[in-house]
Amino acid sequence: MKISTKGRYALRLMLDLAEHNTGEYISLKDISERQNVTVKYLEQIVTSLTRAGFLRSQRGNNGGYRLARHPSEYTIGEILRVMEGNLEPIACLENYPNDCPRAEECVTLPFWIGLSKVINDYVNSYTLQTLLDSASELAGNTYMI
Amino acid sequence: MKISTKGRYALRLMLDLAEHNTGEYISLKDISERQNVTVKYLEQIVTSLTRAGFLRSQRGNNGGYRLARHPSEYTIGEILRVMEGNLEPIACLENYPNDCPRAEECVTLPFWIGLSKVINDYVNSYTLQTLLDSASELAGNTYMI
DNA sequence: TCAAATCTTACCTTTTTAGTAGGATTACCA
DNA sequence: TGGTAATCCTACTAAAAAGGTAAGATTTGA
Repeated sequence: MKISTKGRYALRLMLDLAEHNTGEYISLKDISERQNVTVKYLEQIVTSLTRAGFLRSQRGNNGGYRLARHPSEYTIGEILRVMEGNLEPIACLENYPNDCPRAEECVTLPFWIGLSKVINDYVNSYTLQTLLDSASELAGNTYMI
Repeated sequence: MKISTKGRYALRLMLDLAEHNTGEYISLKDISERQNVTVKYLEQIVTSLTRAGFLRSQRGNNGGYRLARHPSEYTIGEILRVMEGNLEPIACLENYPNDCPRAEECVTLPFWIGLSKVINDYVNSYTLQTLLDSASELAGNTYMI
């Protein structure tokens, strides 16, 4: 019942890009240094995010990545689902409703459906912007003397 | 982000024992036939549940297992946590608060703590009895003509 | 044309998952 | 008192997933 490192790092990468969301392309080298994750591993992660249409990339010298949309237009749920495939707590729910013959009589199925709902509702209720805002509150920068 | 088969089967095993909660000891052979899980695999599962004090066992001929408490006194959360170790969505939270030096400044930590809370609150809000009751409603036995 | 970046494909090691196998021990019961 | 049906205990194993690493091709700005 764990989110993989790819999911966690993807979230940090997206937040990093959101923090530096100037329209410029940010290199993986920069992100790697700030987030302490190797460029090679980040490459795997951005491949998924770019294919999902979440990032724009620029090859060549001074290339890099930037967000395709505004930070408020990404839910944390969709970012995690790109990396994890889905956030269903059991395999039965991955392509529900499916052909399981026990579904009608399955006592535990409604319970698992409910668990899936609280998880997905929660992660869908946060956006990159939400987390950025709570971050600046955390740092208290706004009110520092 | 998946509950293992051990967690899922443990829940079905506990529900099976709750349905046949007459005070008699129920053999794994019976449970195996009803739940379609091998006796050998069930043995592994009951070992954990017995050591956790959730089951009483009786060895020898006509032996088996029964619940140690009333079905209303088991939350689904505690059953799953025995089998899974814990239900934390990321490793950082397994022994939180811990020594992570980034905790203070970690933007994502409060988000993960919130996710852990909705998951654990949900699974703690159901008991074996709750599921049994919804099962009999599902079957509609009470009101059948 | 060089350097710095992305892109692509392949590979590898470790851990976890999902079991299976064999036999020892216990206790009811005829 | 001996057979049988159950739990108990220790080990093993195959497959899949997790968590990366490696090498090099391609692109592009300066």
